[in-house]
Amino acid sequence: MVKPGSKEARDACRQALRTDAERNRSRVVDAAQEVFAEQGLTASMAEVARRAGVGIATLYRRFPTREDLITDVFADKMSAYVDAIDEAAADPDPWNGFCAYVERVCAMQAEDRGFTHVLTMTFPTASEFEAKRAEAYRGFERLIERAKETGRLRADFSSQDLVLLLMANAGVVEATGAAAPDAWRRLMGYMLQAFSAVGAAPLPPAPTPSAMHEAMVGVTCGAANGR
Amino acid sequence: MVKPGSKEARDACRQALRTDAERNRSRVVDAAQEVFAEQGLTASMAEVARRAGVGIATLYRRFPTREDLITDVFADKMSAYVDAIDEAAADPDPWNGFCAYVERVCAMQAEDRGFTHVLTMTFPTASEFEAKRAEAYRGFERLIERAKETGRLRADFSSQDLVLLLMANAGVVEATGAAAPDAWRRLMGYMLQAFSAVGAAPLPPAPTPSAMHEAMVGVTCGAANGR
DNA sequence: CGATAAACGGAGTGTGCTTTCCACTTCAGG
DNA sequence: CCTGAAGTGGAAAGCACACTCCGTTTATCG
Repeated sequence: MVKPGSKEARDACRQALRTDAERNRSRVVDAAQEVFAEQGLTASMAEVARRAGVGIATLYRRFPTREDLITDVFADKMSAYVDAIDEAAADPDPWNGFCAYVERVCAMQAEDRGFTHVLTMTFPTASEFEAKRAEAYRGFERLIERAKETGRLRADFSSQDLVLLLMANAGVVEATGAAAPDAWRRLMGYMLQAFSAVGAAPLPPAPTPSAMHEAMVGVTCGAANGR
Repeated sequence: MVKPGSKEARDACRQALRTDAERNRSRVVDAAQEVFAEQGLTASMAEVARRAGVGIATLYRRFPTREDLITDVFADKMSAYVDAIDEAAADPDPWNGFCAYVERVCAMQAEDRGFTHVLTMTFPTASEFEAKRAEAYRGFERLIERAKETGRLRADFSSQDLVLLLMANAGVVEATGAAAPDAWRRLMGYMLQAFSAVGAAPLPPAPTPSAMHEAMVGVTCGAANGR
């Protein structure tokens, strides 16, 4: 059975496209990839079409909404986001693995202005896409568990804290841009030390999962930046 | 002598306004204050005029550029930002004072979506405004100095790290909004613990002051969000 | 009160974006 | 190679915004 929204369904769907249409489609995705990385998710659709060398209608025929385009463009990066969990879990030292994962994810944000915001938003209608996020989330909770068992990760660390860090890092990456391209490392360095059990003191409570989820839903797709 | 851009010069200038003009002017500033707090610095000028109950032309006559309006609206908050230094310096415990200052500033960001971004930008043409930023900056360096002397603040803390925190906090405040209005406290809690000398380990280098300045200049006024 | 400069508001212009529509073009199967 | 369904691109409609122009109103001062 081929469930709707699955990889196979998408491929089958693509196979039905004429070869020229398929070529244009991938040109659009490539162009959008570039444009989103440079300008963020609010880049104009016209700019994407222009860069892809196709008419604006071609873009809209394939991707009726901006969300459709975004979820297609970032499908691969979301997979990498999931895979990074396995790499981290393979590290014999759970604390090392945890740190490596956090660094990897922050680095992905720093590399791509669009992905930066994708990680702090949700796309409720893109089930395949959100499934990846959920999988990464579950994997991250396993990393947390392991790292806490060794006593290196503070006991009051919450999985919500990763989301918080992603949002904070988004702010740094956004504001520093090309002027200070490594500034995010400093933030991350501080945060990882704070996550360590060494010298841990009480903290303000973590936001609840549902509050953070609501926050991520609240960031609308058209205006990833703010507004 | 009355130097241009000084408080007296501004007042003298205002005195020259007709009373009805002066009233409209302050209505505009009040409305902009509200609108910027709610919607951020990219709110439309028309919306400000509408809320102020004045015509769009009246707004533009008084504030030819968005920057003029922003610097006027946030002049008071910038003064508060400067004054918070003195309060912090009055604390007999330098580390307490340092922490209180950081909390105060982060709280100001959380309260006002516009001010959030004002703190991570610069307005090169508004000398009076930038003078306040510079004064706060110098004061903060004194706080750092004192707190380092007691050994409670880590020796490798850089004044650039405050800017970094402001940018990170901007990201959190922006993303969480009303859904998790206290999330920023958790971030700040982590950061303050990381700033403590207790358990301090080496960090990635801090961004240079000039890089951070360039980053702050780079955030253009029209689009505080990104872009 | 009356003259006059200051101030006013809204209509108008220009831009850039999203999204739809449709006349023309191109691929693919027979 | 011919046909028609699939695909195309650009024009056009609709919208939101920044910013300007100008005929009308209003405060102020003699």
